[in-house]
Amino acid sequence: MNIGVASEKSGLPSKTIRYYEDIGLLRPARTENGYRDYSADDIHRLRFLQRSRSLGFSVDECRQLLSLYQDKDRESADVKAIAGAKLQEIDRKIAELMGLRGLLHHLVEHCHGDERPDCPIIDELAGEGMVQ
Amino acid sequence: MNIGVASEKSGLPSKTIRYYEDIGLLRPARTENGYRDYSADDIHRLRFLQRSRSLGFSVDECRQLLSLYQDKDRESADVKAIAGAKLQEIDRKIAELMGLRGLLHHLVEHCHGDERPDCPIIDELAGEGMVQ
DNA sequence: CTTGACCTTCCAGTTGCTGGAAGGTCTATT
DNA sequence: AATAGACCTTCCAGCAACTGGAAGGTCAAG
Repeated sequence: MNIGVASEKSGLPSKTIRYYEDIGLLRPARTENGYRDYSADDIHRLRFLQRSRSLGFSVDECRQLLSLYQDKDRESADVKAIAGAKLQEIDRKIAELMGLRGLLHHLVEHCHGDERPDCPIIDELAGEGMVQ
Repeated sequence: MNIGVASEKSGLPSKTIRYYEDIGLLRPARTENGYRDYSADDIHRLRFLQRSRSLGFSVDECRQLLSLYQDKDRESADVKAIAGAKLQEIDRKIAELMGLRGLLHHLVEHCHGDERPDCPIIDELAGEGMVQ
């Protein structure tokens, strides 16, 4: 499968896919003419990368997540530890997104401008509510 | 409030806070000695930025979100349209995080290595389930 | 009045892409 | 068979969003 198709299927620009190869995130086969040739498994990795990057994980974190996804020996303690940490991080991100969602929703639905500075919901969501 | 305290309260490095000022995301007061002086409202903005950046929004998107948060005239149609689009985006991100969470959880809890290639849940989550 | 922890600006480097040039390959049509 | 257009290749430069470090000013404590 050529890079154009891989791009379409993964939602990542071809440029980005080549870049991910440069930094060692995947290693597609090559056809005789030198074109990259992506397998179904490569597409899975690319989709995985697309998702985790768009959710605010760094490339290095994605590398970790990807290795979890691909690791054949998922029983080892350190792999489980990494996965556990990532799960916590994901839960935190979900909670923060819900907070952000609530804030935005409230702004649109219930606040009409000038009352903002004193709105208790905004204070809670944008303010000290989640300080460590 | 000095930048160090602002950094602690917002969860952003001082460097990043100065950078956000450079690109016009906030404009803290200055004390006589030239030090930046952050108000409680500045801290709110910084926390808001910290959250939305960590959730995968670009700085420009954060600028939009911030302007929604600060807009005194939230009744206007275009502001509502932007907010609506952002809400959809947030919902999509939440759904993707849940998917990622399920995938990771499943990997840790139920898969023990070699069965991976055929695991139906992984196929669903990492695979075609969410194409476009 | 000096030490250490702050703060300032400025400039250079890193990460993660992104665009463009220069050129090869493939498929279809003339 | 040739030529057009849409692919693909590598390489190099630039942008976005920080991040680190130098050089120097400020401030509170001992």
